[in-house]
Amino acid sequence: MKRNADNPKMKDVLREQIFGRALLPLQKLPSERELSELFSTTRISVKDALSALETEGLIYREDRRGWFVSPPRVHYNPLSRCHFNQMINEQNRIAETKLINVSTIMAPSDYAKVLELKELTEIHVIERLRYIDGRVVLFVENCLISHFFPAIIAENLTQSLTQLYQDKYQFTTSRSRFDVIPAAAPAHVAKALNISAGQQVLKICRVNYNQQGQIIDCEFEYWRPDAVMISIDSIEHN
Amino acid sequence: MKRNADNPKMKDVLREQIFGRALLPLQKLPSERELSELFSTTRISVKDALSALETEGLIYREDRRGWFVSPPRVHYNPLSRCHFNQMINEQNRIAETKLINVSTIMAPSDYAKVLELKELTEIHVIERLRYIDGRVVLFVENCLISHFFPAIIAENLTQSLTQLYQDKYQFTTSRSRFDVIPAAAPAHVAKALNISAGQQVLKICRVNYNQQGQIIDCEFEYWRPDAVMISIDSIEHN
DNA sequence: TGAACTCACTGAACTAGTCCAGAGGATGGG
DNA sequence: CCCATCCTCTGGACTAGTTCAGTGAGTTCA
Repeated sequence: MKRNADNPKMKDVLREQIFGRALLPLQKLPSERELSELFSTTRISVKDALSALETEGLIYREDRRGWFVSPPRVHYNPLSRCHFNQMINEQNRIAETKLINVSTIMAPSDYAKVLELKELTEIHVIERLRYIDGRVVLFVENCLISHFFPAIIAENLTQSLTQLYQDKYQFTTSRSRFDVIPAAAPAHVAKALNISAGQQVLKICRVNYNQQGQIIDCEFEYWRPDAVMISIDSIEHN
Repeated sequence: MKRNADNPKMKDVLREQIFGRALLPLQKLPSERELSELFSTTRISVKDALSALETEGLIYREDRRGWFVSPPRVHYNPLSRCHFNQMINEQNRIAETKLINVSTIMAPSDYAKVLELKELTEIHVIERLRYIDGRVVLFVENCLISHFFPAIIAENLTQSLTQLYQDKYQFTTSRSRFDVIPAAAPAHVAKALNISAGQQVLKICRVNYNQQGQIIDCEFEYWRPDAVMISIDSIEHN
């Protein structure tokens, strides 16, 4: 590895600066062009090095804005139907939620399949964006089977849905099922998360059951892959 | 997106061929050079397109051998301390395990921390490779606290360790704790998995407890990200 | 027969540029 | 004071090549 001599150095230097906190979370790195001059190499090599650090979860990019240092990952347990904001607060981080879109539609076949519905059943689709410490990290799509949730549209959908399920409909989740899949961001998700289409995300598909064992809703989560760590302890589910 | 006109086409064509089963799992794609001629573009663009499909989990690369179509993902539940081979067989796939290395060392500080040990405690480190349908998909490193497992080194370590724990030491796992982290492959893992260093993998760190609630071992798994899907159902843990 | 060697082919890593499109700050007119 | 417009900076996407190093099949030779 002779010709490599420069570039690993660049990766190593940046890595060191990040671990040594010379570069702080959320801080912007110099532009690709500047880096290529600093390390006297081409932009393509710089890009490769930055992508590698991105894969390690040390830095992230925002489309046409630049590269930034990733804050530490949050721990997330998809089994505990917990309140997002509370969970994040417990980790001494600041959470926000923005409602993007709410629509009521006939379940398309892929959703119908997940929810085990006959087609032509009405569902509410709620799209929300979640922020941690001011950074977009999560795009969530909730699909609620309409007849379980009359008049939910009128509610404040920025709060915890779990809370709403309990307070307004007396639903407690008796069972959750979920899949975690390393995937590529679909276009609309990429746009919302401020990443480029096709970039890697961690996709979580969850199906929730009420106390009668009926499926009441499902959820598709798309996480920035450097922002999260799935963390599960079997002792909690007894 | 004018100039993009060719390349998405290339991605789309390949995607279509894969979904349409014109290209079958494990089948080799044409070389990057051939593809760049076929689609009259440069190798860098071809590489970008292939990387994008790789992120989607549709294809994978083997270092200096070529690009191949990914077989379907297997479902994996890290909570059920199940036998790897059995789990894979239940999904109508063929599993193999190869022992790479066994060593007995003083726990280095990072391992000691995970295992909640004082330093200078002896551990066995067992490194194994797992194959599905003949393809390497998983690198596993098991760290056993030595004094719990006298003479385990002499056993056949290609079989299920869970089984061995039960049969030889009467350990049943009372509790498991694990983290799932999208990460970059460390060099030795990359080499074993036949991927290039720094490529993306799904890392799973698990800690196991015996029926007395003592930590007996931990495990570091590195999965090829296109090969697996974490799949958990809360109803199974009651 | 089998081990060592050769060599074409593969992706990996690189150089040196161009052009495009979105983000966002500065500017200036109403 | 507000809003539109411009202009600069960013990463994204590309062209057109070169060199390097591991893979693996085929060949040679003891």
